[in-house]
Amino acid sequence: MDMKKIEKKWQLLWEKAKLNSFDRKSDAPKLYVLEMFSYPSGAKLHIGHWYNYGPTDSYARFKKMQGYNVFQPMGFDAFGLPAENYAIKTGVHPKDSTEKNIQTMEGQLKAMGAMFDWSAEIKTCEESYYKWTQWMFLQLYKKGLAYRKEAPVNWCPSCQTVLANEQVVDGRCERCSSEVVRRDLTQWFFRITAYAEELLSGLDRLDWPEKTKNMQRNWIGRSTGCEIEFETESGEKFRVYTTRCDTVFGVTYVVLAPEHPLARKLTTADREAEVDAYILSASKANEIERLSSAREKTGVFTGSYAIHPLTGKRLPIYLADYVLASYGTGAVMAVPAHDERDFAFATKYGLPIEKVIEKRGGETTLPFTEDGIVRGSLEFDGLFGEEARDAIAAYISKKGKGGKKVNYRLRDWLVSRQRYWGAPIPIIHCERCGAVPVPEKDLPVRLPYDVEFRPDGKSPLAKHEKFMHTFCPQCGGPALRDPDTLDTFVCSSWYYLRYADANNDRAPFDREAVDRLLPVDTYVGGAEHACMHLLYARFFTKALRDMGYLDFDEPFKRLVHQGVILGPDGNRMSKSHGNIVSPDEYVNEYGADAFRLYLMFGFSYTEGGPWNDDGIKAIAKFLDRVEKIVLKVADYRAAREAQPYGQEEKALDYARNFAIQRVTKDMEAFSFNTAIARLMELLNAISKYDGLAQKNISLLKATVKDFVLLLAPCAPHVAEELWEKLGGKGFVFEQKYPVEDPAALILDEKEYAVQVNSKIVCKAMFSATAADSEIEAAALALPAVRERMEGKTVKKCIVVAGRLVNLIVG
RNA sequence: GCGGAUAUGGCGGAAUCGGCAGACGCGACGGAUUUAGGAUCCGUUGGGAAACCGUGCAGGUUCAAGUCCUGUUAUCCGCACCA
Repeated sequence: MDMKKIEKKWQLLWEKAKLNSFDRKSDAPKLYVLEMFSYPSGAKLHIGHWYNYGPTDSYARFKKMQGYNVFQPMGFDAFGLPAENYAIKTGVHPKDSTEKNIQTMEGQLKAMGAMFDWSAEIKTCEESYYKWTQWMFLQLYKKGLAYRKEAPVNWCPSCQTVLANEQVVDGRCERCSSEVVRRDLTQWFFRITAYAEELLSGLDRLDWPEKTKNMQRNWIGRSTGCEIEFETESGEKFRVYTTRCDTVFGVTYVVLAPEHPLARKLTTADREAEVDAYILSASKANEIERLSSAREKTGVFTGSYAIHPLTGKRLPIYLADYVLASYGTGAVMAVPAHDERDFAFATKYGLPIEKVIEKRGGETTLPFTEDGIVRGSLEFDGLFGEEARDAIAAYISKKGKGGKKVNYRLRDWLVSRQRYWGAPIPIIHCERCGAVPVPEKDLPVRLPYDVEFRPDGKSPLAKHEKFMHTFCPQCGGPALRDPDTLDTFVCSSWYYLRYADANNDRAPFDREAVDRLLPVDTYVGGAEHACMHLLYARFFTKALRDMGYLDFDEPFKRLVHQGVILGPDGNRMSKSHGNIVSPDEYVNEYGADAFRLYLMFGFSYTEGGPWNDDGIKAIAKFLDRVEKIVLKVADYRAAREAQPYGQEEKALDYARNFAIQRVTKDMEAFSFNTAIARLMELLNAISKYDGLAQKNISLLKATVKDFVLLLAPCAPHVAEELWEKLGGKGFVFEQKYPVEDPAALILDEKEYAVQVNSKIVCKAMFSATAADSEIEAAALALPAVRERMEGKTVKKCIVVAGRLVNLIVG
């Protein structure tokens, strides 16, 4: 088969027949199958793209043949750092390199033969898209979900930009591995924390990998504890957050984060120099140092004291950077006897350690951090764990000193980026009116082309006079634009909605169009997005719902993560390993179908694994066999006379229906490797039957026809060609996916494993309709059983229908 | 440290509810065809001479365990001073 030729041929015919497009007029149930869109940082599709898109397209085609009206769009996540970094290195403008990459990738994606609905294509870097990304920002702003504040941010000195927490890996920049430092900047945030509770509880109802849901749960990090108010001797009030209020009588000092608003205020004159030095050094400490839990705790005494709200005891107030300003209240009560960190700190600085919890039925060695029996705590003595916490929290609350409180580790999402290649933030800063949103009618705020994007610590746009200078929409006075761009994750937080109405120029999408297609039924992409894209997209959906633009709570009903294809050496593919396998040469040599089929067959889809050349040769051989046998059977003259139907025919029909049943199940479950294995079995059965002298031509032809239909989603071009050769009407993808005939799957006899005392002694065929007692009797009559029965009686007999019979004798 | 996952032949990987471990394929071996090689086709292929032994390791439950329970090791992934 000339693969090149037939690929071109069918791709053209499919396009002409609009076979790949969602049918907006159809009454068939919709099915939105979505792959995470491509990031055009490299010039070409890599194996990862293929592995994501190829098998998933087979799933989509399978569903289409099952009668669903499938929508499978594709687009490009085109803004972002890599294009800009590439530009800085080579001088090629990000717009030019991105557009060129997209063009190449579009060609390659089309050559895959996937049924992407290109009429809904989107590119996030185009005005027609980012106009609405900016619109999203304005809606969030209106809703109070976008706000500005000065905050310590992760700053990459090499990329010269702020990074989201998620983009910091081991204290280093995810992209360039430079050490990340902290820096104070005024930045835009999205209030994702407002949805913390719903983002957490919503997970329970999602058909997502458990692992991913758990990662989101941990990331959101709900914790139930207690806030307690302390007052200083000078009358200042501050609160601490604790999950262990049962240890409150063991507090011997309190600690504020160095960034705490009261830090300097509480510092006494004699301590000022030391405290200032400490605050400065803490702000300089880079993430690596701060993150290391093995690092020795440091801190400084402020000179002030707080009053214990329950005992009135005098407690020294320290600053220490083991307390995080951004979590809880930025202050903690220290209980060295029952917290490892406090214990280490107290030991180092010679602070008192007071035991107030005892281990139940055992020796208490400090620090003792498990639940235990409360001691030395007034009327609460004797209470245990949760019971003690409830009682003490109630007491604190009654005294007006705080009470139970839920906290989340999730932080608000920092979306400002001091970079060029992104959607400009649609805000105008006016000296008189402050931050003023750009009126919607003025969108988009265009990203200028002629910009100096080489980094110098400032936003590239800040240096573009024409861009920056504008007028305040409120007072009309001269004003400046916000020089920052939006994190690219903002663009990808709503693209699945835009697909539904990609060419709308009056709104981001039509409510009706979205209602028709959303939510996404099956979403397929890499697991690396668990706590970023997948969380942000959920947040957007919920926020848009609350603004009345949508009517559903979750964007992605079912989520599947494909695994990672490693290099042949078992390492992740990378330039430095020199183990990159390019799809192109294989697609050239074996064809797009063989390449896709190998990806489906050679790996467990969600696991991935090392690439292996031999596997693809085996698949090419399989396709050759398929072609040969299909063409051979197609040439048989249809029989006029009655056809034989005996054991052999029954076996073939069984194989055929068994394959239909199993392939259907496996395709649904993304278990592509076993689906292909079942196809191979059916091919073997067909081939074996074809070798017989006497055969039932009608049955053989019908079986081959079903085979081609089953194969079609996995090898679309080959199947379409064979379908034509078989004389099939229309496209193979207009056919109904075969449905098994249950009658053909009922066998007269089944093979049983016969066990005596749980050891297999032989195998035997028993009637499928036989009662347990009949099987027991038949088993007892077997020579292999009788041999082992001499002088013994059956004590128990276990029959597992269709599988085994186990005789317990003694 | 916390959370999650994985561990099965020479290799990739299969095994519904606990029910014949190793489907399917690769590789290897043998045969047919061929001057030869390649390609193709047909067999055999977990180990062991056998009894038997075999799903990381040690126990346990069960008529029966890759699957359930307890402990343990290794690898991978995520989080990491979150009070």
